[in-house]
Amino acid sequence: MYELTIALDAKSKKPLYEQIYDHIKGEMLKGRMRPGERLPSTRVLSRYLQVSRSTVNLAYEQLLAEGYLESIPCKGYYVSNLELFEEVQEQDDGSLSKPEESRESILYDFALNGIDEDGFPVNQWRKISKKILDWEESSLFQLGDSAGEWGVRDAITQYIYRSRGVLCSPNQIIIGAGNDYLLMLLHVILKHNTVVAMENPTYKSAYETFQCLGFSVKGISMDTMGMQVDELEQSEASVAYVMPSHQFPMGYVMPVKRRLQLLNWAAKSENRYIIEDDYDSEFRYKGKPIPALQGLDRKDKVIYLGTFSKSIAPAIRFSYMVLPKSLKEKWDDVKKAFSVTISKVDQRIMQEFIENGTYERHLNRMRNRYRTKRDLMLSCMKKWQFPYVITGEDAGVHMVLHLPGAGKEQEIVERAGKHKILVYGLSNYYIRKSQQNQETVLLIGYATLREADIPAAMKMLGEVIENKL
Amino acid sequence: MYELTIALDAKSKKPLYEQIYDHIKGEMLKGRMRPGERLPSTRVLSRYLQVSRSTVNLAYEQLLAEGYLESIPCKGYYVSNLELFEEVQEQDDGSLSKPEESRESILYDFALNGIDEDGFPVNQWRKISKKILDWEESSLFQLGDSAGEWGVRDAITQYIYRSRGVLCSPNQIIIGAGNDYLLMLLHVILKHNTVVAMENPTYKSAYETFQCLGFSVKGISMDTMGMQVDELEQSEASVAYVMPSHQFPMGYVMPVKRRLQLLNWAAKSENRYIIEDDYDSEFRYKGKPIPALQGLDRKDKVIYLGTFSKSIAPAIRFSYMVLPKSLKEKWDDVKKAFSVTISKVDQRIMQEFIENGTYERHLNRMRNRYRTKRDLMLSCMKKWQFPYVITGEDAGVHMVLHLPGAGKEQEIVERAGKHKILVYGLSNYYIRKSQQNQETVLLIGYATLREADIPAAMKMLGEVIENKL
DNA sequence: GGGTATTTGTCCGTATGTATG
DNA sequence: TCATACATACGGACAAATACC
Repeated sequence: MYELTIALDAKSKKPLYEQIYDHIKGEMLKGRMRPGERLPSTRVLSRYLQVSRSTVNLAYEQLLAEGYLESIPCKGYYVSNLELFEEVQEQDDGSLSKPEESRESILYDFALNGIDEDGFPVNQWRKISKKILDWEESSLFQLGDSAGEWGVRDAITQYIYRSRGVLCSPNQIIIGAGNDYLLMLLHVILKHNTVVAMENPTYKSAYETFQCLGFSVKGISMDTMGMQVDELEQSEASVAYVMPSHQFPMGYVMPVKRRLQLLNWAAKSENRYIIEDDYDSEFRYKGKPIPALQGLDRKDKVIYLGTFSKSIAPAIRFSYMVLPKSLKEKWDDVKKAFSVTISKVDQRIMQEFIENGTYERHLNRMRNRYRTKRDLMLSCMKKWQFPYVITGEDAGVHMVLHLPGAGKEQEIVERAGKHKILVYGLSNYYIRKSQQNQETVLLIGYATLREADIPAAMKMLGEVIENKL
Repeated sequence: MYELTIALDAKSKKPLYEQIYDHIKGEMLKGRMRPGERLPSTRVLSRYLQVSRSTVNLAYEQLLAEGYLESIPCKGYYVSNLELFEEVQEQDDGSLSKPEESRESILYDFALNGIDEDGFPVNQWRKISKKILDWEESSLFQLGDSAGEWGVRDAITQYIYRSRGVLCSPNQIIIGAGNDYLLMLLHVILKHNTVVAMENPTYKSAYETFQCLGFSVKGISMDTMGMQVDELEQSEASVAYVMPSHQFPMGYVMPVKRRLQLLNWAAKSENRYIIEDDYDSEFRYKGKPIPALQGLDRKDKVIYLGTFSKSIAPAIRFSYMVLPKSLKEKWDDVKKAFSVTISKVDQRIMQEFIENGTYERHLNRMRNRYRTKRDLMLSCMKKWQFPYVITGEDAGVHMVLHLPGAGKEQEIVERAGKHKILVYGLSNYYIRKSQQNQETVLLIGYATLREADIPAAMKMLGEVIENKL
């Protein structure tokens, strides 16, 4: 049932039916039409090309006579199965063929940003999805608010208030397909040439996004409480991007004292803002919950970022941003130029997911799952005979492994690679190499590792570190 | 089953159970917990807050005693149904309540960018959607390629080759949630400070997107063949944004001659590019199809933009962009900073939709639907007794109505508004008012109008124009 | 799962322009 | 000049297969 765009020239000496005939034959010889493929019906093609049906008929008849096509009455015309086509397959630079999966056989991957493979709540998702598609009327299919539908924004508002102490109105919420997209919007809202301060080391992907967008980025040193506000004060940065709930990659939780210092910093100038990426706040295994920075803010200074991609599935593109009221006004100025990046169906599914409690139940399940893995990992390490220090193990889905006296980071990572183990060094996450760590520090994630594999994986990792394998 | 984020202070003089009690009571009085809602179980909450279960128990018991809570053994604690809560609903600035639907009773809307209400192929979409969710394994739920999954990109490649003569490899395709998002990416790829030339009048929403992104935009005059290349040559623009298949709002189809002139212009400098927005190319009722500009391009100069949002449903956010090979390389440099904005499920649905021919069948149905409305509209106008000229009626979902001798555009639009008819004047679509049209020109869309309403709507429109109502 | 509307290849009659005798 | 034949292009009618509800 394909349409074929054929540039027909009525004035040409070549008759119309022959132009059609030539074009189709050419396509077949170039391998662009595969054996068995159905051609458009004479009616459809004739209407499309604005010619008579018999003109198309004539072309088809001829191809039929020559054996290029086969006709099945009342069904359609099909491309014949001639071997000839196989040989002429387009091969110019191989760019048309699917790239090979470069899935070399990795044994264990201590990935930092994956999620538990079986973690996706397939059945619930499917159920809600079907319900939405069955019940919802056609209003689903008209473009809605640029910030997202009111319903899902309301659901998110209530959810983040309950679970994170974020206080806002649904009007301050903008949803979008991924944090990077929301940062793009932020770039537009904050206008250009903004200097952003980031913790160093930091989430490299956000750093790259800022860079590509044309922000200028300053790395600020950290202590165990998080970004050092003194250094921040010294820099010309007007926006500070922080992860108070679980800093990536260090795993520090920012204590209330530092949070208040940060808020004070922001309050000192009108155009200062804090971007709070509430990274991995869903997964916390020890210590009392600290409400989000946003909830402490009295001066309308915090831009809050959250996502469902990490807690549900990365392939579900769904993030949200809470704007302070002052920026909300700027958003209203530009919102007409952008439209929401999440389909209405997905918005409705997510709304339902949150409202009927499935989401929180899912979070509880995942938290237990991750906690089990974390505990297992920690107990496995107790068997190690060499000195090590663990930090950042009380939240998120990875921990930080300090290795005083062990070899160089890069060497350990490479040794691990040789044994088909993927493990990640801290160095990669520094913004400027000069500020880099001198220690040997590995980041070991357990999100994607299977529970059953952890003992063996940790044993091997220990041996790799000791270089005893 | 909610999580309650409560900032507990162990050092406070107030006992822990009282802090919990106060917080919950406060929440209820603020109307944030609604009657009948279930509270977290004592076990869950105690684990979450890292306190003993009896502490939570104590707090709950007290609330129970005071009648705020009800307890159902073996089920949980529930918020009591006290009328008191209703009255204290958060009302600060009304910003928490859902905004009223400002759907004043419009009689007829000659909207330009809507789609036929019944046009969405609900059943097919649902069917495919269920199939995907039932069959697909968990790989659906891992983050994929930033440009989109190879499968859809391949399907799109084949589709646009067949139907539009666009020749490319799937590697040149980037999918994204809406044209505006793709323009954002383009802004990153093209680097900053690019001058963009647009047809004048043009698609205002794209204009605003360019502006917000920080492009500087030049409006270039048009004749009936489209953008005037002489004027383009004079401007410093390095990128030309055009809609050759059906210019919005004028409805012109750019003839081959002008297309070649444009390509020549682009070929003259290395950093010149043409953005071809293949607007409304799906809907063409007369005249032979002209392949896309991209297909004529031999110098790697055309960035091709297409979307499914217009042809399927605006709430489905799905657009695609074909990069010339030179820009593809720049994309490879920045792609790590951005992730795809369309969920994998939606990508798979769309792939299936295209591959099994449902999409093209859907297009045929829509085209017939729109054609019927168009013909009806044209025949209705024959009854008009005043002079008028129609242009741009052979494609898209609107036509251009020139009204020599009629009153001022603005007045007609306002008169129509008084009779609850929405009709749109051409003037709104000019970039600079100075270059504006002197004529009285209305744009009348038929996408959202119901067929049965068209005769009455056209009769009224005629009377409004003549000011005889 | 069964009934109906639509789509399909096929067949056929017609119109127009051109070349031939 | 006229008659004939042929190539090209157009569109209606029919029965079977298919899609849709």
